[in-house]
Amino acid sequence: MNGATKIDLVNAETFTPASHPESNAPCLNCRLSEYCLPALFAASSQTQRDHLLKSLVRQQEAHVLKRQYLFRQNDPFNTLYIVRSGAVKTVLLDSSGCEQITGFYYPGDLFGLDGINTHHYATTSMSLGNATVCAVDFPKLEKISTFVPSLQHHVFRMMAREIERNQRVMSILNHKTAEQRVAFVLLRYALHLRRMQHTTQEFTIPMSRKDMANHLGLAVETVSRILSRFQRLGMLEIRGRQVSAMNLAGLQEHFENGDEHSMQ
Amino acid sequence: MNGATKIDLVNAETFTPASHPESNAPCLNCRLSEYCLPALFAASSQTQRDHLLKSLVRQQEAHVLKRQYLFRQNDPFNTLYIVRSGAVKTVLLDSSGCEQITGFYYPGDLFGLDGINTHHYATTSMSLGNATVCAVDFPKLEKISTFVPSLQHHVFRMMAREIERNQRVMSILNHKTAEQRVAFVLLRYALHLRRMQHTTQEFTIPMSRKDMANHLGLAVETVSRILSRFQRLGMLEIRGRQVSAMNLAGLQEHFENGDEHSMQ
DNA sequence: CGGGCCGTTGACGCAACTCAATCTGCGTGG
DNA sequence: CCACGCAGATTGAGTTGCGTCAACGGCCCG
Repeated sequence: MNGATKIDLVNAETFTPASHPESNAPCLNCRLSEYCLPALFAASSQTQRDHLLKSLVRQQEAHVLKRQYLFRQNDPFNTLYIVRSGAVKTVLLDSSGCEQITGFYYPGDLFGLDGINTHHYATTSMSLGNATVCAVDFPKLEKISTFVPSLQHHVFRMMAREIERNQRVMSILNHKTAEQRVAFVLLRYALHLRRMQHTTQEFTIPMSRKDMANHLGLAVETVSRILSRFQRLGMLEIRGRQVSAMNLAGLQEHFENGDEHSMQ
Repeated sequence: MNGATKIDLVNAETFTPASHPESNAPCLNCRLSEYCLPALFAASSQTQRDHLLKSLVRQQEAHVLKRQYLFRQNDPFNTLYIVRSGAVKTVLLDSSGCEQITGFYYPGDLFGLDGINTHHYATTSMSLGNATVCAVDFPKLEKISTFVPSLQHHVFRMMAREIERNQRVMSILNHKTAEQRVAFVLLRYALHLRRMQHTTQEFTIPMSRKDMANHLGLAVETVSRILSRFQRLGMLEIRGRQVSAMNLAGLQEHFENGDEHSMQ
């Protein structure tokens, strides 16, 4: 397998709008930059863009309460969602009654794509705490995509991004230790905050220990112990969901190499 | 999480062409039924369909030798592949040099989708033994998709299928025992054979123990031990890669419930 | 015939799970 | 306002599933 370029598993939120430079403009509504749908239409005229957007976006901003369902597994699918604020989890329930959190979605992230194939959602989505989302009418998105090729391309890319993301998670679950997994979730969230121009020195993680554990395939106790250990090592301060003084570089190093030494 | 319909993790190769009944016709070239790209054009006229196909498919049938690369991680992306015969694996290489097999692809399966986002493949793909594939020109596929809506929809669905598949694997890696994981790979392959109208009473698995172990996040020895155990339990006969007398229902039961009792 | 790869089997150790006890914070109702 | 209950989080003790290490057999190929 020599010759292939290696990939950075956490820091690989690769969305380089190189081939569509015009879509790089940050969205005026939500400053979610490239991720947000509206930004896509920079190429079209302003009025055409506004018209398309209006028909595409069901609710420009919908508030979702704490721990509220957006859709449930097997509900008929016809809308995609973009997180505006807060965070959302998607959960897969299998035939033996076992639940698996397949992903956490943060502002700018698109979710609900898993419903496209069967026309029914493959997962249940639930907000973690309060959140706001915007809802995109998928049938219309498909229709408009046929005459706005850059939009079609964008949707393809968003889906491929989701595939890449899941592949990375798969790799982490298979080959990384519990410590590295926990570091992964923390890092992904912190890096997300940084991309969104927020401070990473003081923040609140949106998910419970239980959710984190479930997503990472660990026991709650293990997550708790590891967070305490990180604290003892001076990687961060954490009280409940309040994180401060996080050593990003240190954690990243730890994620990569598992820190063979000095982890007792 | 009550109210959601549970999903069968192995047997969920859901591709119901309900909304596009015309695309249900089996492909005349390869009898891969709904999965194959050509079948898609059933709606168009025969001549138009042939014309489109000709420009879309780079090689109607390309032979790939044993253990040969189709593309490598970070190669520039411009073609998708469909397996015609044999099998293919895709491998993700991360920054710490760790390899993860992200999927096995069997006849009719589409792979290479992970390159769409960055315009570079996110994984390396390699044939397991000899195989034949057909290569689809993605830029042309995108172009044609804009004026053949059913094709656009098909591509969306294929991508969503990949997302669903990865979510299921994620769930299995997190919550299933080593035995259930091995059962999963065996079942997925056997069910694939059945869909393709082959016998499931006598067949050869395409991957080595090492590949299976890597994909499932297990040690080779564990896979070996579990296969021996399955044999002792009369679930199947296996010598090398030759499988016979496999008890599909039994394995499925075992996959679901881990068979609390009688597994020593 | 010898070296390499693949697969199998056994002995042993450890990372992470399970069980159980305790603590904290928070909402609810008396 | 405090008491209570409950869910979330922490910590310790004991257990275990699976990884690691090591030895060995079969098979292919040079």
